[in-house]
Amino acid sequence: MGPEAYRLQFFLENGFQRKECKCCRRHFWTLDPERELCGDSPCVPYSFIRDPPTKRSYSMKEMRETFLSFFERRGHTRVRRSPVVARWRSDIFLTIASIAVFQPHVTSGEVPPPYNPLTISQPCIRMNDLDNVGKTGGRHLSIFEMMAHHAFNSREREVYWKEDTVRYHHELLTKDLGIKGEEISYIEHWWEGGGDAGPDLEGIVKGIELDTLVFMQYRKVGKEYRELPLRIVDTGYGLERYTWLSQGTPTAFEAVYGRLYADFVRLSRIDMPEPKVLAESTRHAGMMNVVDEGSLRSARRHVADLLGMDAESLERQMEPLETVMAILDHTKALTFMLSDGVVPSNVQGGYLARLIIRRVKRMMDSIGMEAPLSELLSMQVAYWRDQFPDLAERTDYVAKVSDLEVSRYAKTIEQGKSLVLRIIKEEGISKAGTLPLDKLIALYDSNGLPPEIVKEVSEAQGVKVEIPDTFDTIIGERHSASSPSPDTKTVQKDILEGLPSLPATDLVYYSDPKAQTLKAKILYSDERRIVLDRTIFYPEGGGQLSDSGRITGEEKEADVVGAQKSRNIVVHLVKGGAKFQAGEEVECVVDWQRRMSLARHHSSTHILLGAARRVLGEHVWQEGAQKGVDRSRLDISHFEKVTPTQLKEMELVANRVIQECRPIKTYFEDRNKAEQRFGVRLYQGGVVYGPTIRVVEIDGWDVEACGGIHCANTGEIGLIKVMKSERIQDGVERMEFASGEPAIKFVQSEESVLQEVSKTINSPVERVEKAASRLMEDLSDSKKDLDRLRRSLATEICPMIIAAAEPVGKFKFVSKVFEALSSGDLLAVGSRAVELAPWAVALFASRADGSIVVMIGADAMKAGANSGKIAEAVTATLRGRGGGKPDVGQGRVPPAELDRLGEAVSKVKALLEDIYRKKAK
RNA sequence: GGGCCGGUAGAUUAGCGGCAGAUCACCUGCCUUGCACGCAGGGGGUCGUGGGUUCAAAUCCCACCCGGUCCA
Repeated sequence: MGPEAYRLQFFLENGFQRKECKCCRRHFWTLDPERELCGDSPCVPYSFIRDPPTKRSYSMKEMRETFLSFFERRGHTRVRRSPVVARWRSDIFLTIASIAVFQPHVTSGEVPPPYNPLTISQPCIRMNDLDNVGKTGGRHLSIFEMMAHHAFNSREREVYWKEDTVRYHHELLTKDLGIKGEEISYIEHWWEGGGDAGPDLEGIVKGIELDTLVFMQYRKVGKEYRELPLRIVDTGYGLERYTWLSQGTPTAFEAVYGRLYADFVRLSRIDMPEPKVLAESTRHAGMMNVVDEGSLRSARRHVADLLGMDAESLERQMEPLETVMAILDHTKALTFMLSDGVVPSNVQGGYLARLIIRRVKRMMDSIGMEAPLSELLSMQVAYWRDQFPDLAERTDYVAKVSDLEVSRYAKTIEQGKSLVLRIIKEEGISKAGTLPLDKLIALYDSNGLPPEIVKEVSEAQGVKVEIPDTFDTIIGERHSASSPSPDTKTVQKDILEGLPSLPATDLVYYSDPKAQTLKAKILYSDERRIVLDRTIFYPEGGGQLSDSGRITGEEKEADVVGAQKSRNIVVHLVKGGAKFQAGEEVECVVDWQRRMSLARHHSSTHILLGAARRVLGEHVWQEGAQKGVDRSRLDISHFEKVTPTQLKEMELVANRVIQECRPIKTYFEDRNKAEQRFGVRLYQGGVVYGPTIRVVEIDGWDVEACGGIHCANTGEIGLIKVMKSERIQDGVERMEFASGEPAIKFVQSEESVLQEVSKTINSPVERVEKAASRLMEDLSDSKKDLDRLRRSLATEICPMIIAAAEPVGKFKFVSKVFEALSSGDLLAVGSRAVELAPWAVALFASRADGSIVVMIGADAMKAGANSGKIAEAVTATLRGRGGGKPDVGQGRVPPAELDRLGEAVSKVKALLEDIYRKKAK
């Protein structure tokens, strides 16, 4: 893209000049004719420390309010923040930017934005720079607030674009914040992210990049840029950086965390670095652009030189404080994540929470910070609660879950440590030996044991461990190499493709939910799709399957197998139907039994979710749901395995709600009003767009924003039966249930299973449980009896058998065919026999099943006899198969062949004699 | 979503085609007036579940269930 993309009237009219930075060669716009450098670090150092350019100092709260009200005064509607956990996205787990709140549905144009233009201050979490947090004085944070104003421009409506965006920005900084225009640089930049792209300007003041003004305009397809249907003003103003700038504190942490910073330092009991050391270090920390081992080391060396000290003692002074800052940051991120209802888990978003918890715990250990993690989190809540009141609502949950996670981590580490000891013993690694790298990797990858801990444990045993610098890379490669991650994301074709422009469908299933038939007019029809002017067919959505039924015209008719909605138009998918004429009057009939069953299941889902919240706690969120005709499932978040007792309780409570016949109200409501009354709890099924939302309210029990079809009264459901529950992930429980008739059918089938069992074990249903456990006990007793009998049998008959032994060289050869023993019996007899006679070579067979067992005594084995070989020979002779080890051989032959055992016996004797002959040589 | 590891006595686990073992805990007895004491004996196992391969499966293969863990 050429420079014209950035040549704004605003710049030209206000005396800005376009320059090229002498240091980084980037182009930028400035009011200062003398300026030669872009003004960003590292081209220039931070110059706002102790010298803030704003007219006064702002707290986080004041800065946020200044920003939001500035844009409100300019026609933007203030939108409340979304959770930091992006439940509505399938491609990311965390809200990484303000625009993420509106992706993908709004940005793709599929759904209109709630307000246009709008302004928001959105807490965001990014995990990609975790290692840098604390080391760059606050430029890197895992959690930060992105203040933004967004405008969505379409062909139909132009809101505003580059000119107004930059003008607003400049006005905010100069008029409201009092920054001199000459201090502000606008660097030209090209932005690309998530497949979208466009030009952007970076706002820079006194060495720090404060914000990015992106003009999202293209979609990158291969190497080509295509125009997006919407041109989006996507701005991002860093609240923490603005606040820091206005306070001019040494690091952002003082500005952002205020007294909490001091509290954390006190709790950690670390020694603060000398003031001079601290000042120099933070000044240079800001200059570091990318932090890796090398640049950190060289920055440290540089500062150490300036102070006339060595790098190591500088490191010793600075590192504890940097760790405290990282802990401050990470615990804030955790507080937000957990309050938003994340359940720490081994997959997906929950894993990120677990990752941070373990990281924080390790950092706390490294500086000897002994306070429980949950205490740090409640300090964070106390500090932020006046700005984020919802944080305070979940304090119990946050404390409980973080304690639980910490103890889980401790357990993992404990188990890992003993595993290390076992490996050292097993591998026979002697003192001064080295633990192999593959073991180190396996311990981390499979057992979650950090290499530092392996090292600690091993070296206590005198075994060396070398941790390669590239350890993380090795782990990364192991994972990327093993799976090229097949892109299973099926690009769903738009159901409207190839259709002419049509008016929005009148949704009669909402206005008259009891309508089973409807007269409507055909607007469009082809072999598989029909669009009507109005419809009673509910389209698939919100986890509810679509209706089916039939559309009948004067002469033709078509089976409706499904319906889908896109951009306010319902498309009916039909089968076996001819094309209708546009304008033709048709009659619609909905399969009412199916519809009612779907409605029952959908309402049941809401009831069950309400029950889960009451039984398990307020942290329970819907993680997913699928409503079917015969059965449905509901996934809920919970930090422990749901017990059968809890499940029964939920079922009971849910059915009580049914018996109470509570009314289920559905209505459209202004989004803000609804949120005020019911809170974000509304969005269990994901984010719903638009200024008006449809509310489904089960009187006094559950309220959700939901587009589905529901019963009018809980009594219509009849019965909810939970059929099964499983933990589909750590932290997510899936409940499968049925409502109405399918529920009865399920109970009936369970009942008949029970009846069958009762018949089989010959015990009345009431006593089946006792009878079954009695049966198991009897079985166990019988086994013991059998074993005793075997041993006694063996003891009784063995002396006789031995007595009948036939000497072959030094060996005492015995063979015997039993009538009705099992191979297990033969083994018992055999083992007793060889105990008695160390020179015995015993060959036993059973006529019952043709089992052959060969066993030999200890001396016989020393002499070179081999049971396995003998068993092979015997079974081969008798047309069976077998083999074994030197001490025991087994096999099986057709029982009739045992009549020829004599042949086998002579072969065995020959074998034994052979051994002697060889030995003699 | 993908990868890896594991499931054997109450606990920790060995065995990895051929008689299911060890340690701790438990019970009984002896020794010893009790602070991980010693000795002798004993009880305790659907080897996660279900299929398959095999003369033979705790062991190999497949599916499922349960737990742990890493990556996105």
